[in-house]
Amino acid sequence: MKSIELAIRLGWHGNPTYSPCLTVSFSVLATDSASSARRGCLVLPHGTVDTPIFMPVGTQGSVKTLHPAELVELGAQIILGNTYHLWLRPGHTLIQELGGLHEFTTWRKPFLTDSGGFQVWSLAKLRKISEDGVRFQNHLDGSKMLLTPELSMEIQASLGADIAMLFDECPPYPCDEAYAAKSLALTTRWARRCKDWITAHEPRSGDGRQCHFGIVQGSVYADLREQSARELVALGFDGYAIGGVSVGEPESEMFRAIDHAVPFLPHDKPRYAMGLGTPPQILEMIARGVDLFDCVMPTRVARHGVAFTLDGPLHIKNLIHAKDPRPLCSSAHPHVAGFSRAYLRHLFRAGEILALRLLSFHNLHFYLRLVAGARDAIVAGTFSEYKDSFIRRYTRSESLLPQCIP
RNA sequence: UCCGGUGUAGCUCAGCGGCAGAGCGGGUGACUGUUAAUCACUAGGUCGUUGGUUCGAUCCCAACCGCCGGAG
Repeated sequence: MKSIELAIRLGWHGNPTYSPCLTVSFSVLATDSASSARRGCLVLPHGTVDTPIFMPVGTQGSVKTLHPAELVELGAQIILGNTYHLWLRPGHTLIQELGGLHEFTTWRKPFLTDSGGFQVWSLAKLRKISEDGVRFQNHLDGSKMLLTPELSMEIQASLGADIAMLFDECPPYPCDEAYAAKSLALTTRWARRCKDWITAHEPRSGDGRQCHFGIVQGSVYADLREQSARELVALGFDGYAIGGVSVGEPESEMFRAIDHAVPFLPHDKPRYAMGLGTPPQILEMIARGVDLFDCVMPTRVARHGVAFTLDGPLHIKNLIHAKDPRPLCSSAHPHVAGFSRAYLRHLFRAGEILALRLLSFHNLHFYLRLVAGARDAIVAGTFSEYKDSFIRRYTRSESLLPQCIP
């Protein structure tokens, strides 16, 4: 128990400055007896991450509307950046010249960079997939560019992210089994090329090195998910992600995709569900043994006027809040708790930037408290109760006063 | 007072002798490895008033009322 406490303390305080002495590692500190949930500790070059954790999305090197110091205050331990977007603008070599992503952005805790694989899906109208890689029409100026597994690895290495994702193809939904199999085969060949690049360009092992996570694909097909997981594990990576989820499939399919991959992933490596999810989904995924999450939902819906509460999402722009003097929630972060719902609604209707900032701050606070609560519950042996009571209240349609996580 | 212009959705304005329109604003919803302070849906009308012409008038005509400009 002492080592758990020590690790938790380490994790909570993180590691504010770069320390190349940290040895990259992942430890499972506690497991839940009633589910596959685990409480872990991921040590990365720029700090320690307590898992399960939610990673705010900062595509362009910025978590939209928020200052890095605010992210620290919220308890964020690791954030995302995106290879495709940073490659196009301002360019990875420029970022490298200016000291890497951490120096460039002043976010000095861990960074995870997505490989650009997701843009193969999300920018489908602007791209063409081949064996070599993906030809994109640059959405900024229309010029044609080729992103390959090797280039993605190279870009992520020069950005200096703590965790680099492998370059994959994220198949669309729906997707027939033949295409899913063909897509998976390509993703696996790309994974081998990424591994070759890593072996050739990263002679260092151990301290301060960049981590690499493979990405399980296979759409909704159980055998393909299993195959994908086994092939990636055979290649050997620092962690494993489950990709190709939340691309339009029903939620039940999404959970099945996770269930069909997790059993084939090593217990002693971190697992990452890419692009997920809603608050209840996060807890369901933790119960299934997932350690890392990222999602644009808290920040995007915040900018669109939705605040997360224990009683479900609250649309702050709605007329019902026009004269409501109450705060968003009884235990919101002090930066937000002082504002009435009426004022927040006013800010949105007036188009004030503060509105977007306050709700982004609040929603990330909600997500980070949600996973912090899960971590504590796993250690305390009360995770199932924590999950069930949260979901019961969150999804109850006739809710009374929205409250934050106590 | 005279002359001219103009009255259409909450606002700014299209329109046309034959089913009343847009943008914004209002209301509601969506958003899941961010091309997204975005997108979708929806509710609002005695077309200033009263007459006339016409099979039919928001539209053409007249008077009146309001507003804007010019002259005096």
